[in-house]
Amino acid sequence: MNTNKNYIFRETRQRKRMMEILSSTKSHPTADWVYSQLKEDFPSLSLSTVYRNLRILKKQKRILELPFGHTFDRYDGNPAPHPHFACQKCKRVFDIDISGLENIFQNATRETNFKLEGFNLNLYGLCNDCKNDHASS
Amino acid sequence: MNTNKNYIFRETRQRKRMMEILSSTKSHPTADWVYSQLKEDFPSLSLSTVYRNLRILKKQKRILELPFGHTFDRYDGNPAPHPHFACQKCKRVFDIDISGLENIFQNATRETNFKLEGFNLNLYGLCNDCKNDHASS
DNA sequence: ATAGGTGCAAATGTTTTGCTGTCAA
DNA sequence: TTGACAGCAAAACATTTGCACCTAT
Repeated sequence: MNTNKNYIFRETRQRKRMMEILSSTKSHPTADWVYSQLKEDFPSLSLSTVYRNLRILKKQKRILELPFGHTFDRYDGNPAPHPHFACQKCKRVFDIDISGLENIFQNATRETNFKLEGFNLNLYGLCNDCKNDHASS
Repeated sequence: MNTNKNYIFRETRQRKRMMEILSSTKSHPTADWVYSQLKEDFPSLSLSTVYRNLRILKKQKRILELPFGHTFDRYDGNPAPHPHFACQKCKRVFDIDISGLENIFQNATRETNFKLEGFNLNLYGLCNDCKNDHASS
């Protein structure tokens, strides 16, 4: 991918459909899942096309990449940084709302003198569905 | 690695030295860096031994794994969860202190009903040294 | 027409696994 | 003595790259 600022992105059929898929789900899909979805419309689709476009959409700030290092990156149709909760049992990832987070960050940056450009905050544990379910595992 | 709870860990020379290395640095090293350090004492050391022991030390809760998905996992000799700041320029990772974070998490778990077991919070931006340095890059 | 994009195959970089011999308890 | 562990090589896994052809603009 070109890193030139004046690079002109094209809206190919694949990329257009891909953005639709990403926007229409809250499931924080993996690259592989996006691939399998997109493959339905483009049978000859290549995985590298998916990765290439994920990077481009991220660069365009149309999507957000969530680094969950333990497994692999996941992507979010919503480009605004926000905290997530990952259930360790069912593996789902939820958007959560933590009020007052901005103030806390402001305090932190004031104390450290760092220039804060973003964050990623991932909580983990057991979700509502799983925390009372002692049946499996 | 055995997942049996009654698994008896041995304190091999390699693992002992590795824990010393991890405890005595604040640099949030990569697996590869640990390998290169440990290799000085064990010339025939294998990378898989490092990974195996990182996983074991993590399982023993003697170290903490920091998932920085964009690059690769990093490890910390301090097992208590705490926020980090990653400088996008010099690539260093700092421990930071954000007061009031616990309260915020308590609010979040009360609202969501999730069972919170941990978190990882990584801020990123420019550190003190880099934010005023427009010379390079 | 041109330059960005696609599909394919091969490469990359990190982490894991199978196996055989070894050493800590 | 015995079973957890070391070292080695190969595999696994997500992701990236080189290249020739294709297509959006």
